[in-house]
Amino acid sequence: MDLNRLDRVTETLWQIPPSGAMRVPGRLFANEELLRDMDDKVYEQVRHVASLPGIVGAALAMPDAHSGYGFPIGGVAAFDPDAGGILSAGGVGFDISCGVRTLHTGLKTLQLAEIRTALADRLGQKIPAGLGREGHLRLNTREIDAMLVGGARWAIEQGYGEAADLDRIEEGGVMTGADPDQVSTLAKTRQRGEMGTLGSGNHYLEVQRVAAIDDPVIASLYGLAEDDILVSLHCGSRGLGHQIGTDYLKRMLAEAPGHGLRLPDRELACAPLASDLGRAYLGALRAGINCALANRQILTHLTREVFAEIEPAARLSLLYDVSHNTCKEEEHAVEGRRRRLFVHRKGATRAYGPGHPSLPEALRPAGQPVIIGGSMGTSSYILAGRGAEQAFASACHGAGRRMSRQQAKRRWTGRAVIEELAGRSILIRSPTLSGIAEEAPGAYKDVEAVVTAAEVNGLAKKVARLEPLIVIKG
DNA sequence: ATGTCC
Repeated sequence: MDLNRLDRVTETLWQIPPSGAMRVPGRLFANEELLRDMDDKVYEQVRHVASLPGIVGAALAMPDAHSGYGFPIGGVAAFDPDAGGILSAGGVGFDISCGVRTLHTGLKTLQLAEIRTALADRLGQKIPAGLGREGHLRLNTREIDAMLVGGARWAIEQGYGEAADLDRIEEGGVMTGADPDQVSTLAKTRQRGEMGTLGSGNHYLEVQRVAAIDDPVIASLYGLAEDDILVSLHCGSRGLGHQIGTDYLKRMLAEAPGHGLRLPDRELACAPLASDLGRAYLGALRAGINCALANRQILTHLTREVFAEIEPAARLSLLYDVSHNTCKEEEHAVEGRRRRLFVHRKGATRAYGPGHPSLPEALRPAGQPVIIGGSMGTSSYILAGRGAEQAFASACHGAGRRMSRQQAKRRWTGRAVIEELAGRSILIRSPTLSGIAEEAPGAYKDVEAVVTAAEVNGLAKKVARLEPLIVIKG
């Protein structure tokens, strides 16, 4: 990105002053090196988002931002329903409510040594992964609708997990306001066999060790200590979320002229919050959120079964489950006034600060766990949210791509990546090799630089750094 | 991200 077009506010905060159709400024949270390396398209996309009706404050890009469909991935934008604000399918992303759940195992690094290969093999067998891969259960129409309303609570009622899990899931495991009637039959049909599956792309299940503690006080509140073994699951709403995105993008594009919307880019198709289409998408989006929550819950159950088989001493309990592809109705202070806003976070994580009433009691003094998945073979981070209003209580979500999937495939082979990781004692289990090349660590930004930029800007605080030991990939 | 184009 050409830095000459930006105003430098601080070392790690840059501004795009409003011009043309922009209603608010654009703000990028990143250091100079991350910004120089960032796709020029991010600049254009932030400007486009800043021109949408009802946007409040600024259009934001997190330090891991890269170009996406319409909105950048790593983008945050808040809209006021009472000021003509909109909902955008491209502002949420196709993988509705994609997110990460991290579990404690109760095990330490030394206990893992002799079971590591068996654990990798068994997880690889039991966790369905890969494009179009179906899972262990098949739902009928009525069960799909119950799942879309009940989220993780539905999954627990079906026997996948424990009631205590709900406390550690965003929204208590159930997103209210879901409307299965606004989800197409095709979307539901695609999902019938895909519950409890990982999917492909950057989705994964990792067994990790806590390699370093950055904040001992918060780590202790989170129940984290050095050499603890954790499991992290990164996945979303599979075919259902993708189909909802496709369906509503088409409708939003068709109906935009009727709503008087002039779009700077057709990929920014959207609908006013105060419209039938806006309300329909909101109901479908919330159903998609429940699908992702139920999916991660079922995968948690499968993971528990594998650990129980191989190491009966293990006890898998949730640290937290948080999405990074979503739009949520939240209250935020804007220039000293509380306003009800719809915050789009696409490749960005909610990062509520200490004391936020929606956090479980045990975590409330520390702030919300913000789970940052690194690329395959590099570190992940647990951060603590700071509730920074300049970012509508948001932070980054991962390392963020620095290279397209096509570029990555030209540069690496899956086999070479697996061998390189094996050299560092990281075990990979995946049904495909081509997917591995696309996810080569070199195709991603430096996750350490990303989380540092988030921390310096006061969005979230580093708590623990995690290193992968076993990776199950789609 | 995605039965990578109904």
